[in-house]
Amino acid sequence: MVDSCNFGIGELSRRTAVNIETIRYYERIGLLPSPPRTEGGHRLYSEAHRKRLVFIRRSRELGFTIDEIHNLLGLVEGGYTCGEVQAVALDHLKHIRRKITDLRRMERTLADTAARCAGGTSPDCPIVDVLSQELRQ
Amino acid sequence: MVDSCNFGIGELSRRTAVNIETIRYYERIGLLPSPPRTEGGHRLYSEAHRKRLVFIRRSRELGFTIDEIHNLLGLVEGGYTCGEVQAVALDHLKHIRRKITDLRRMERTLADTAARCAGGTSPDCPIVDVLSQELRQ
DNA sequence: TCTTGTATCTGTAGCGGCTACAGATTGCAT
DNA sequence: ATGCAATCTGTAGCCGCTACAGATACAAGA
Repeated sequence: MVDSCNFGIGELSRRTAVNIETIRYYERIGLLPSPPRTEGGHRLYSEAHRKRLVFIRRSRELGFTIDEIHNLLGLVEGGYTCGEVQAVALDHLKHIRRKITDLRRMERTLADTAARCAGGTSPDCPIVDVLSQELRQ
Repeated sequence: MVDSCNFGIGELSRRTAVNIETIRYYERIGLLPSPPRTEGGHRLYSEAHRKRLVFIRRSRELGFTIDEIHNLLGLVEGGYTCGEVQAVALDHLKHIRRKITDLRRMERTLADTAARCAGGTSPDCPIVDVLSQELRQ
């Protein structure tokens, strides 16, 4: 990762679609390694950095937390097995599915209730009723 | 809301299943009105406070943001029409549906990819491949 | 070489929606 | 009077960024 560091943070940002501030943030929290610098102190990145950042971005797009990405990168760096990676992914999948379940419950309640609204200028509203309800006392 | 303020914050917390710290937080941000106090400075709540807090908790359970709840409470306090409330709810519904769509896309990608994993001790992993990919260049 | 304009630097604070302390005070029962 | 629980205020932390301010560095043109 030392050789052929030949572009700056702006270029890296453009080529990965990751915000400059976010790149520096990832470095600060140890997700992206500190790159070499110019004499003046500007960061210089290589292809390897770019690839790692793309990995991070893709993982974020798939909803992995920073901690999970840390794990994944650790595995990828240090000779992983498919089983190990799969375990992280399946665990994350559980989280996602729980969130979907929660959101779908919200959606159903809201959609059903809003459908019962007369709308317009009526001074009564089923939605207000639902929000005022305490469900399980 | 001044009369018959006859229970403390612990009691309110128990009766609404809202954390004590959260109750004070809601007061601080102006979601729950500042209640009267004892001589020593302890908060004293009434039925009206409890109802309002239940409304807030229900709204949070349905995913409304604090800002949206502010709006809803404003409407409810000041003579709402069904149409106004419905508008807030339908807008929120859109947000929820967008989140569900996003999560489902994550779920599908992850589930599909994990299904292609050989698992075990194989040193190759389709998940790593997917995470390394830049989708739309 | 000098200047201009952009890029980058560090450090800090803010977002939302809480949660978790520390350290002081109050309330109530014995 | 005493002991202990409840409550008080104020501040800092969580996540994953984002947005400044104010100081430098760099690259291109005159």
